[in-house]
Amino acid sequence: MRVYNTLSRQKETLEPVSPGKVGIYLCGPTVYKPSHIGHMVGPVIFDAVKRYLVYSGYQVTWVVNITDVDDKLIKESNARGMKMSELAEEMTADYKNNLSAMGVDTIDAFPKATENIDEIIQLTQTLIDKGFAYQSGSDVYFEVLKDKEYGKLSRRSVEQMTGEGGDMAERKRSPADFALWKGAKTGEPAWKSPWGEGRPGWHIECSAMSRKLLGESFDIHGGGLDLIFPHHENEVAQSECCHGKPQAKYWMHNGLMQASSEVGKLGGRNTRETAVGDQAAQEAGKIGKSKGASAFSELLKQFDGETIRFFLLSTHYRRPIDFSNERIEEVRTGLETFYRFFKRYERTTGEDFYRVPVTLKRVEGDQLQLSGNLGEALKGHRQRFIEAMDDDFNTGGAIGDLFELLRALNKYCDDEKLDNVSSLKPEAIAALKQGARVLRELAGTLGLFRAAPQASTGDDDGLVGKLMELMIKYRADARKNKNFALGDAIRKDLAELGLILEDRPTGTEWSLKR
RNA sequence: GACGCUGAAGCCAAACGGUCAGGCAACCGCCUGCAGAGCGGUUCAGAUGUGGGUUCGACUCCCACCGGCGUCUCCA
Repeated sequence: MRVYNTLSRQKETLEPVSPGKVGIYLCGPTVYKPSHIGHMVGPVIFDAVKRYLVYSGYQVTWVVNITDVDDKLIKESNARGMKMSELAEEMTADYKNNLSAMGVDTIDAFPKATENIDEIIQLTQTLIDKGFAYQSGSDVYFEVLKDKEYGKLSRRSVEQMTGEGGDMAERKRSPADFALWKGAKTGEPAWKSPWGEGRPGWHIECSAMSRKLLGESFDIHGGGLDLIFPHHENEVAQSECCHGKPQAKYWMHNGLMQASSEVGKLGGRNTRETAVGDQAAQEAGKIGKSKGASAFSELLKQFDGETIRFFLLSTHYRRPIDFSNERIEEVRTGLETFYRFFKRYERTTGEDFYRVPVTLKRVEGDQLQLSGNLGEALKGHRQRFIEAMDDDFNTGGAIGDLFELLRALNKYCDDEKLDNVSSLKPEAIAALKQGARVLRELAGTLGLFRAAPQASTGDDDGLVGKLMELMIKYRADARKNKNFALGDAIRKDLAELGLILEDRPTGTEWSLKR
């Protein structure tokens, strides 16, 4: 299995610090505003990473921190006239709700900065004792020049960092130094420390909490590309100066979500046309920079979590993703082909696709007996899927393979005419079931197709369903009498209400247009 | 300026130096009373911005140039 390591800028073979176990630390949100789609990218990717590693036989511990003390939290909670802790609580709940809507439920711990102040103080003190940090007034700064390796992650030299040092420049020995501990001004949330009342700096909590939960050296550290500098650079400096050993073996950074200039993407307009006076193009850029990032909970009203997950995983994690509703809708169209197959599967086998047993371990899947034409095809698809995932978690390539697998299964149903005479073909049904099993095994590693998406039929208590049964019955009578005009009219009128009828050999099915 | 990313069909997009996955869209065919779905095919590649180089062989590696973009102490 190979992983791209930001540290070496290369793919490397995954060799955990302790064999068979993988510790993952992903930088989570600063909880001062509702999360936007950008906050979901990392969790979704690492959810798939964890599932795949577990599938591959590793014992995985995945930690996502919650930064609940910070200048932005202080500012926002003041603006809203509430306590910082209340704001943090509200936004943490929002974040976790969004995660669960996305099916991200493999995170083992959500440590909070404010619950680890002792560890933070201890780590800061050690850095002072070792001469890497100094007190200045009631602040403590990390002295960048003392760390020979500083800049190794972002590949910058200290000399290049010609910043002015921010508001606190005059208290620092060098403008590049950064705060480990900030003395409190009156009215700010504060904790007691050897340097007076204050609060942690931005980066120190990750050093403290990753050590506490995963150890001084762990395997994978993740986050958005935008965190490489300064956050991760500073974090790795603190941790490694403190412990004298590597903090994380592999640094994985995901590409950022970008707001797409939608007009420019539609209808093949030429670039000149879109460049002139196109506001959408002007606003294109990273989501969440400041404006334009609408709350993720709003997006969830338009698309269900699995659709967004599928969208996020359908491209490689290191590549930036253009976000637009059109793009998600396009992806959803493809996703629905899977859902249609699941219904077809139920019609032909009489079994719920979502109850097909999931093969949880790769080694078990390897032992599945697959024979016959379909079996051979399944083997091939399974192998290509695994190859893609083994190569730096290439979920985009893996999903491509899932589509091919899907087509093979549909074709098998067609060729064997399973829609009509499935009961007469037990061997073919058995083969199809194996196919479903492989599909579930593979998709499961991406966290896909674990449960049927919530049908948003509204609050009609099943009344629509009963009505539709009546409509279908009357329409069937009309068609039986060759009154196709009436039959077609019913179908057409229902379609205008967003109700789709599909005639099949086994009868007519209805569904809501999405 | 520094550190990076990127340029492939109408659009999105995967790819250890050797056969350019896959999806969306459109059209055609099979199937169907018709439609939808599914399947097959086409649009769909003078090989991937331009020009060089390395190589038996380059989307892939190197150089230059032309576009697009990100980060540089608020960021996932």
